[in-house]
Amino acid sequence: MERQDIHNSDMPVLCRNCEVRHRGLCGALEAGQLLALSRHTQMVRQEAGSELIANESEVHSYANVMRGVVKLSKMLEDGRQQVVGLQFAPDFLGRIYARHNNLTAEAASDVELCRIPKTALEKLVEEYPELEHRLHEQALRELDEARDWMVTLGRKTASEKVASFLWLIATHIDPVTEARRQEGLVESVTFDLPLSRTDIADFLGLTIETVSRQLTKLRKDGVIEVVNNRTFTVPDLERLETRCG
Amino acid sequence: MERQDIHNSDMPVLCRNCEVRHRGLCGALEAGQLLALSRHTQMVRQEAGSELIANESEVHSYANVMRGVVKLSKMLEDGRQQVVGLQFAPDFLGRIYARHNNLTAEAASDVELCRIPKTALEKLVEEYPELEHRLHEQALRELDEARDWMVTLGRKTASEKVASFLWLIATHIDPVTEARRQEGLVESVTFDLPLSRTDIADFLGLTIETVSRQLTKLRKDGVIEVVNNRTFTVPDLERLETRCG
DNA sequence: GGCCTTCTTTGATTAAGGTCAAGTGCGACG
DNA sequence: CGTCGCACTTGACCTTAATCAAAGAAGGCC
Repeated sequence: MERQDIHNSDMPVLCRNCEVRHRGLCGALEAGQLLALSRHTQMVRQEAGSELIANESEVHSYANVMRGVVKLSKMLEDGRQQVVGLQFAPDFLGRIYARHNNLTAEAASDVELCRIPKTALEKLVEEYPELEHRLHEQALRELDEARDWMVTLGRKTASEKVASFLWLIATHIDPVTEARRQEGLVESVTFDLPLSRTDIADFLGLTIETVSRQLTKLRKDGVIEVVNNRTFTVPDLERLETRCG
Repeated sequence: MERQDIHNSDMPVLCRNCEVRHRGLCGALEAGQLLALSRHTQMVRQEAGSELIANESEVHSYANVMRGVVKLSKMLEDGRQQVVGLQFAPDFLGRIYARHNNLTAEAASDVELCRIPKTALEKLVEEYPELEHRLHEQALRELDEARDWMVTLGRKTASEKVASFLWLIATHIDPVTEARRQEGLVESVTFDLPLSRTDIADFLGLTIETVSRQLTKLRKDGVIEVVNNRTFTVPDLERLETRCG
C-alpha cells in the first residue's frame, strides 16, 4: 500500500520518518539492510476491535506495532478468557518460526502496523543475525513481563491488581512521558485506557464488577481522578505504585 | 570438576555420554563446536533445596539442566511468593544478556547442571549464530508456557489449578514416558512430585490448605491414587486432563 | 524404638471476590 | 431532541478459597 520504490536514497522513504526505527527491530539495521527489509513491508491501519491474529490460524505474516495497543489473549474451551499480554510500539507482533498461532491478537485501540510476510522476514533473519538477536531480546523481555504478571495474577489482591494495571498503562502508553518520569521529572499523568472494563477484568483475572468497584475505591481514595470512563489522571504516581503491592 | 581434556577424539568425552546433547542447546553444534563449548563447561550436582540463582545477583554463569527439576520464583516485598516456572532437562537456565538476575532459581529436586561462564557462552553465541537460534527458540517456548500458565492463574478454579499442575508434572517429568503417551501408548503414570505443598501452592496462587483439600478431592474421585505424600499414580490421564478446565 | 521437628491433612469460621439484578450515563442514530 | 443500546456502576447476596486452629503422618536423630 504505502510501499515505496527507492532509487537514489540511502534509506527507504518509508523508514526515514518512522518513529520506531531506532527502537524496534529495525534499530538493528544499516541503511542497506533497512532497504532490503522495507522492500517487503507494508504499513496498515486497523481500527480498535479488529482481530489481527486468529488463534490456531496459520502464520502468514509478522508485524511491528507502530502506534496503538495490541491485546494478546487466550481462551479456555468454555469461553473463559485471559489476556496474556499487551503490546505497544515498537513491539514485534507474531510468534516467529511457529506454523500456527497459539493466541489471539486484537487491536485494543486503533493501531498502525508495519507488516512483513513470514518468508520474507525469515529469510532476512537468516541473512542478518542481528535481526534474530533483536527478536530474541524482545522474546526475553516479554518473558520477563509475563512472569511479572504471573505474580500479579497469582498473588495480588483485587485492589492491587487494578492498581498494577493502571501502573502498567501509565508507564507504557507514552514512551516520551515515561522517559521523563524515569528521570524524576513527572509525577502526574493523564492517559486513555486502551481497554474496556471487560478486557481489564480478563487481564487481571477478575470480573468487571470487581474492577469497577476497585476503580471507585481508588477514586474515592484520591489515587486516581476519573476524567471520563476511559481517561484517568494519576496525580501522584508514587502513590499509585504503593498500591501495587 | 569433570572437565575433560580431549586429544584425539572428535567429540568431548563429557558430551559423548550426555543424555541431553541431542535435545538442548548442544543439539545445535557439530563435534568441533561442541569441543569449543565443552572446554568451558563443568558438571555440577546440587541437592534439593539449594539456591541456584539468587534474585538481584549479578549474572556470572549459565547452565543447562541435565537432570532434575528447577523452580523459578519471584517474591513481593511483603514475602508473598509466586513460582513463575519449572525447568526440566534439557532446559537452559539463566537469563542471557542480562546483567542481573530478576528471579530466584532453586533446585526443586536433586539436580545436575552443566555450567558455563557468562563470558564464555556469550562469546560462543557470537561465533555460532545457531546457538542464539536455539536460545531464542527456548525463550519463545518458555514464553508460550508462561502465557498458558497465566490462563491457569487468572481463570481456573482451585480444583482445575491442582489438576493442571499434576498434568504438567505428569507430562514433563519423564521425556520417555511422555513421548510414548503422545503416541497413545500410555494412559497411566506414576511419578514423584518435585515440589512440596508450599511450592505447589505458590505455583498455583493458592494456599497449602486449598491444595491439600483439592488433592483429597481428586483422590476421592479416583482421578489420582496417592502412593505417598510425594508420589502419585494417575490411572487415566485423559480423566485428569478433563479436570484441567 | 521413641522423640522431636516439619510437613500435611482436616475442620470451623471468615472474608474476598463472584453472581445476580437494577440502575445510571453516554454516544449513536433516527 | 428523544430513545435505543451498550458500557459501566452500584447494591444485595452467595460461593469459593483464605484464615485460624488443631490433629495426624512422615522423616531425622539420638
